[in-house]
Amino acid sequence: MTLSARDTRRRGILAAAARVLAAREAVGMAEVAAAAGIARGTLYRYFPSRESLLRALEAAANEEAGRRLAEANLDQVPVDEALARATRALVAVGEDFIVLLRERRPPEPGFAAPLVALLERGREGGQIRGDLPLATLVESLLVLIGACVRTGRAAGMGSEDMSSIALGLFLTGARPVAD
Amino acid sequence: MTLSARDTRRRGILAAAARVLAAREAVGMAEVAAAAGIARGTLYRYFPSRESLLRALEAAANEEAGRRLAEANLDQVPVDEALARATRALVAVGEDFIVLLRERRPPEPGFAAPLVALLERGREGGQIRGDLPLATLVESLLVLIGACVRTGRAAGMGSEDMSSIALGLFLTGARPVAD
Amino acid sequence: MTLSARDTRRRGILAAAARVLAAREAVGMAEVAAAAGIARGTLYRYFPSRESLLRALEAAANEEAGRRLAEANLDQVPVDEALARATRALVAVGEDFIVLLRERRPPEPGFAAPLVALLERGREGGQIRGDLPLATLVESLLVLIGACVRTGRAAGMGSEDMSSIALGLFLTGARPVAD
Amino acid sequence: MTLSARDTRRRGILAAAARVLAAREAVGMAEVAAAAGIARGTLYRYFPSRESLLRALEAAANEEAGRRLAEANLDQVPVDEALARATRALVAVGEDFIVLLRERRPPEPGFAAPLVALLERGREGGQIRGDLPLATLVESLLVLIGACVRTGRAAGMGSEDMSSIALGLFLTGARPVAD
DNA sequence: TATGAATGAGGCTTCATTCAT
DNA sequence: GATGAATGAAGCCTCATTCAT
Repeated sequence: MTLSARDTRRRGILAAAARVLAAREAVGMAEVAAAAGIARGTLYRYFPSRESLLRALEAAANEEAGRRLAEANLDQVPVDEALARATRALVAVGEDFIVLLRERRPPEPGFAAPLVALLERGREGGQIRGDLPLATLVESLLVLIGACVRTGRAAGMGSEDMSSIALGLFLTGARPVAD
Repeated sequence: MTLSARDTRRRGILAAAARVLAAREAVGMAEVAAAAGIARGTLYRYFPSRESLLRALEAAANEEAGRRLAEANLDQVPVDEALARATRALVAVGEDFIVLLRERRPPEPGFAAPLVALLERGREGGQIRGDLPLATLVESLLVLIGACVRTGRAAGMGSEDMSSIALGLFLTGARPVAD
Repeated sequence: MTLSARDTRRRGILAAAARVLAAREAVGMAEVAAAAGIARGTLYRYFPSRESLLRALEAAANEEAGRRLAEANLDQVPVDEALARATRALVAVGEDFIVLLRERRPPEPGFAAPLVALLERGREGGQIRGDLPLATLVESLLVLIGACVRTGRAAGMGSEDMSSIALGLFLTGARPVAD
Repeated sequence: MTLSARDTRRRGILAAAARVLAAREAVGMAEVAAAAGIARGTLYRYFPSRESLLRALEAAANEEAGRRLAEANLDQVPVDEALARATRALVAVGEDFIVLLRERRPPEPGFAAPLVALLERGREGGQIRGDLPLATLVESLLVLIGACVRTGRAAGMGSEDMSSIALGLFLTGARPVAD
């Protein structure tokens, strides 16, 4: 169950890739390699193509989010609590999530399906507006999380704050909370 | 006051460019030219570089939004009405806006400043939550509009609906409206 | 025997072309047209290709030099006098000659043959060194004329001076003249 | 003090580039790469732009000529001997010199300044005609060397012969040597 | 006929990928 | 296994040439 040195390095590369790709798009393999502190050729020993690097990034994000969502038993807790857990899970994925949001392309990344199911349940249960297309709701939650992570990170905010703000904006919007 | 044939074509090219660039990023000049029904060389007669094409797209979006926002006298109507007008203005910009949202780079496109001012006024007047960073609010409104335009367009929705949904999500979130 | 308006304009274009091509190489058809004060399309009405423009320039230079050389009866005067006449002829061609010198490519332009014959006659008659390759002699005379035209023109020198300097350098070199 | 493999190859590329550029102008990077026996992309590893290749060629020629001229102590030997040394230095630069002569552009390549100084000294000392513009003298020497290298090379001549012929033509011209 | 727009082949350059050390 | 060089496909751009007005 311990990680090999290779796996450790692989994770380091993915983290470096997420870091540079989150900041700017159009980042070449050379820059990814430089950010990871290795040579270009070595990068290809770990990820035989750019495509495979992006897929690994997606897989890592999915795995991370999936693990957290699975641990969270989304479908066994009330919708509001499940939404909070899902949001925290996606925020926790951090930079990988920012990259995924930009590089998204069909087929939809794995985190979409549980969200669709969850929001549908919310609509049926009356916790979520039923007059909006489901796709719009999902998309809105995702981009709000992205917006909060990006601006929150720039403001030195912590994960808990980002999650809470994102969920609050999604559920009740920017109106002041009636107390 | 009539448009020259050149201007007409120029607009057609910009529209075609917005269309393909909104759908996918990493679109080459060849594909833009093909989408506009012209040869690659011709595209360069109108926009001497890729950079200039993107800047023209930004300028067109800014002009369109700016014109509408100016007509709307944002700072002379109540915050809620002003937000509605601003949202409609950005939705009306349509595909150009989607492209801008993705290609955004410093300095911020021109539509940012009026929004910042408007939201700040909203915070001071108590119509907008004061406990969130202003940047997060602006970013949230922008990405929500983007999300509604993208998904709404795919669902065959009209501009008025998109605007109203985006504004509703931004202001009061995805909770069902208490009647 | 009068020139048509078309021929007049044709000559103007050639003169403009020689002017810009003498100053810099790598001049495009657009710049030639601009220098001639006409549109690009019009330039192609007179010279259907860049190649044909260059050939016309060569032909004009050849014609000009050839006419003068023919009038001069090179092979019926002493070698020294013939060399002087030939030099004056090439200098008189002026900017066209500079262009030809640069754009030269096989087959040799028409002014080469008479010069070869003349210098050969000079070698046989003892007026020209017999210990140098003929090609070197021809080339030297040509490039000396070019050098004198270029630098002389920059110094505001007249044709007679350029010719005399070029011929002097070719025949007796840069040593001070023993008086 | 030994050269790295990279430097060796770099020199090979420069030599190949000088070879093809000396023969014809308007040679593309593809042809340069082919002449050097490498792929186009590889050429760009060594010279990141066409401009940098030409500058490297100029630098190589300047370095070669400069080293030889410096070793020759031009200003510490009589003018005639100095001219002979300078001529041999430029001839030794060979094809690079031919290319420089054609691609010359401001600022003047480094070999111009020492020649100007040398010829000026010659004029003051009475070994060089004082009635010609200095620029004409410099230009004449340069183009004569170019002419002798081009035609001499085609005739299978050696460097010593080319140098001696060029210098003889420059100093005493094409008249037979009075013995 | 003169013009300016349209075209597309070709040049320069970058970058993902492969190879030899 | 790690490295840096080599490769070539593809992108951006220019320019000679053709076309429509």
